[in-house]
Amino acid sequence: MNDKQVKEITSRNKDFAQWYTDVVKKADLVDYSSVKGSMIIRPYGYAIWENMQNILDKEFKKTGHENVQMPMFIPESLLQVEKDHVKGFAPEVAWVTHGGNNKLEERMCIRPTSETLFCDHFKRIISSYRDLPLLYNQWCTIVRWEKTTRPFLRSREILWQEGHTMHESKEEAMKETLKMLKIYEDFQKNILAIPVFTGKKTEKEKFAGAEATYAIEAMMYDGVALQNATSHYFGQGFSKAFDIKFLNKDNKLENPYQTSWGCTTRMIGALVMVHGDDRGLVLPPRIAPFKVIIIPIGSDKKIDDALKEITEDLKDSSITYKIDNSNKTPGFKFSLAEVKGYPIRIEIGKKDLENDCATIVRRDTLEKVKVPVSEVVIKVNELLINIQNDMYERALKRRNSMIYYPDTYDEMKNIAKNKSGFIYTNWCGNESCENKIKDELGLKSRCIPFEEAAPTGNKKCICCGKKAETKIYWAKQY
RNA sequence: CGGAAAGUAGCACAAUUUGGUAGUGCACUACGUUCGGGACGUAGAGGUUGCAGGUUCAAAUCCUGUCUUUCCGACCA
Repeated sequence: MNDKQVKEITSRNKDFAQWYTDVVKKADLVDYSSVKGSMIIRPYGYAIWENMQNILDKEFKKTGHENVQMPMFIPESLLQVEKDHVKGFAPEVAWVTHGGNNKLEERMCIRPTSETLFCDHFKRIISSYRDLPLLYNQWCTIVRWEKTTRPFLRSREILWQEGHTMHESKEEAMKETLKMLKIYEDFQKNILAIPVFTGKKTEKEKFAGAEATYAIEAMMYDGVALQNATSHYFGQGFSKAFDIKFLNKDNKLENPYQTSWGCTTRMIGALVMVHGDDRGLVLPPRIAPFKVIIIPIGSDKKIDDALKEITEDLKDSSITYKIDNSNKTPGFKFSLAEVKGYPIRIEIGKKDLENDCATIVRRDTLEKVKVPVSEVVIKVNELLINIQNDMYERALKRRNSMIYYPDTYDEMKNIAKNKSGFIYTNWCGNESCENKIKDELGLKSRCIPFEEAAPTGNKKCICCGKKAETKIYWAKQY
């Protein structure tokens, strides 16, 4: 391997944080702005987000949701209606205090999330069980005044999607909460090729104002956890606080049951950190803005003809592609294609064309094959499927190899100190143990998985030794 | 928000120690030759040294403040 190829990207194993920063910049996903924590998502990065949007939005619509657009300002009094909610978010909201030169009567925050706005609206439009369920979603930006910021992983201005729904029964709302979580889970696995754990958050980690929070937990290449999506069950907490009522089938006034769920451009960060390598980004075919990059080597009629034939075939198969026609040398173009993570590269040059062939290279393994020009698209279609599957399998294997199952606290301590990854243990369910593990080991609870959550082995809490209630994942997090 | 480091052309850096009016490589533009793993020639363009004050005859250089970035902690999607 030639060292020149990676001269601008720090090695992943040498300095993972720096590697991440290098990749998001060099792959043209993002640029910094002059405001801390407000990043510029460049066309290539935004195209990934657009694909995410398109795929998820279809799923949301399929399950009956409608898109709306709410205001971005929340009057202070509105934010304060639900006590736990304001307590959770007040420390990190941005305030607008002036309109032009005049001080506002009441300051307003820029939405850190829109529960309060939706509730304020729902109160006015819900009066009967016939108005339910109300299934809304919005794509928007929110602001949370984070202290430390990193592109995609933690910014102050966050591009996301937030679903807000109202239901006439607890069962229906809970079903909705889990249904949306499942959509996120499937999306991560099938589209992003990211293996995830889904489960319930602890009381300590749940959303401010929620009765229960469920999350999608992914492991990055370095073993650190990233929460990739959440779905909350609110019960009647907000609807009571906001006095939202509907007349049920028995002609009785009742507060509706509520959910909210969301995911952000952080998922782009996850893509980078799960699949990327020392050469740059590696995108799973199903989310890549361009599935194929074509690199003509030299130019003559034969090359042009082959190029034309291949691009026509790609179009017929609806495979997105890009042609690198710049006057760079082939080596330069190969490296650039690798930094940008196009799943497949097609090289068209005279050497291969003597045998009527083109060279196809997969980004994930860098394997090269020569195939006849007329069969290029058949091969591409086959490879796209293989790449998608292989990327998931590789990520799954790596993740599973970084999960530890200690029986004693000392063992856990040792793992936390020397290894990175997830730690799966019995837990008593008490916040005191959760706090102790956080303080002493630097690990936070990730989630209580839906499956296999019953305590195993001695059935005692890893931390206090008392009777365990459940199994739980612990990890360092981004 | 604490601790450390950095900001000079799009990028990487030099000139800062010892104040004297900004340079190199890559990238960029035009033309030509090239093209299978980061090409070459010729010509050219690009800077009030992050910003704001201060010291000085003179500031990229010294001082103060501020903003931004990176890394490490604490806090959080």
